[in-house]
Amino acid sequence: MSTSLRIEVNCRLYLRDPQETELGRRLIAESVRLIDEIGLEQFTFRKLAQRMQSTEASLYRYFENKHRLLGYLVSWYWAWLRFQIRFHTHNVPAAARRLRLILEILTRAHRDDPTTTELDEAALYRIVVRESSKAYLTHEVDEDNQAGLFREYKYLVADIARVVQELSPAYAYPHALISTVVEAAQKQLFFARHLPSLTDTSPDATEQCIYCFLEGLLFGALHPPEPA
Amino acid sequence: MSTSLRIEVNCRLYLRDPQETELGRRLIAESVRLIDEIGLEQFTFRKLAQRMQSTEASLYRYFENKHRLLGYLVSWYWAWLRFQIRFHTHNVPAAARRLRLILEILTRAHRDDPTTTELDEAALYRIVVRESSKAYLTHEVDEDNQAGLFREYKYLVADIARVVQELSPAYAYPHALISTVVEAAQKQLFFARHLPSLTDTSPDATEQCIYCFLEGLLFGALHPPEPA
DNA sequence: CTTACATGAAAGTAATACTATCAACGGCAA
DNA sequence: TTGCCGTTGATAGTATTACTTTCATGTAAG
Repeated sequence: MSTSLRIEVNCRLYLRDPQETELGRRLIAESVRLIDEIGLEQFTFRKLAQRMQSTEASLYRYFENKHRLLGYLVSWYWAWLRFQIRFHTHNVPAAARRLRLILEILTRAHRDDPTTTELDEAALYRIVVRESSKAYLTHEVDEDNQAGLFREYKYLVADIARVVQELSPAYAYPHALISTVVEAAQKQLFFARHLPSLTDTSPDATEQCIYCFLEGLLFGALHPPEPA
Repeated sequence: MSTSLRIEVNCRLYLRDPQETELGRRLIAESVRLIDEIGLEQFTFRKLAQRMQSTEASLYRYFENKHRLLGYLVSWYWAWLRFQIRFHTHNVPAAARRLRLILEILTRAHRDDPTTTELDEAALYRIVVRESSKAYLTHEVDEDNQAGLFREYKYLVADIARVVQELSPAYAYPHALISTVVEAAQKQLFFARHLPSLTDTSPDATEQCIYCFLEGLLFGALHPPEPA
């Protein structure tokens, strides 16, 4: 039935793999919609259970708490994005061209994609934009990091940073540059929607504006003005 | 007694101005320390009251909830930073030089400063780094924005963007560039401390590395390579 | 057939996020 | 001095959150 590719995330994010059961898959699909609707702070397993016609206890068998569920969702997204990037750039020889393709994917990653179904991609992307940084901006970062909960994000940054290194081997900050660009892609979209004075996008071409802004940022950093 | 400058923030952030009473000032000072220690999620007014030898009810007379308190603290920080920037750049004619000074302030803003006392600046800066984006990454952004709760941040970005515009009037994304740089200054510091594979800083010169990275980013964007 | 296991149902606990009431104190005004 | 106001403290109370526990039931696999 489901021919969609299987995205794997760190198993320490869940107690039981939600991909393996019908209830688990519904949990994921419905939680994406509910978190998108009411926000992470208002989201509870009780509300999710009610909406799914299931029970709190059942859901707690999949995830320790909602924070881990968030970690799962965003990790899943990073892994999916990484797959998208590999897929769309695997036979592009020029690093500069590959980098531009990646930037395009980063800035319009919320469009629905036929390979993965059952999931509201647009809602998931809104969750990534609004909530993903809360996965690591906690007092427990170091333990969570030790447990490998952020590795999908690290892999993504490392993959893209490698393209930067190929293009500009002398550039000293490839990881910082890419983590900045990835975060900015989300933040600028959020600002465009909610705090427009923090950005400079035209309302009817937000994504293109963000793309152009980030392209200038990225390639500007890699080809600096001659030190006079 | 207190000769320190008075930082004003949007009065809708609080129910009663905490600067005006002894209890209010203790509230601020102690909450900075406690949030820094245990993180925003674990922080409650009950714990703060216990630590201050006061009561929950008294503290709720100053702030509606801990989210507003966070908003107050980070707004205070942005206002303070803006003052620092004005103070240190007010008689520097060259926009490029002013921009570099601002970048320096942004990347070492957590050093203690003699003009403001009573407050643990280093702890406040750690709070800004870890928690500030949670002030606006909520489901209620739009209402909070309507109420003007983010105006200090907007003012700061607008101020710096004006310098960018002076330096490069043709550049199309001054606000996006500055909001990106301001956020990156914090994020890269957080990454350096907790998720070092997302950055490229040497452990003994983190701030300098971040400064150099951001300088390249900022001026690279403003002086793009000639379109061949 | 029975066993293992996933789920549902129900209840319970500790903590959180508040709100309400009232008494005590201190300052100031008549 | 008396009387009032406003701030704080003390106590209690409520609804919700974030879980955990126990047990019954249905179902799928051996």
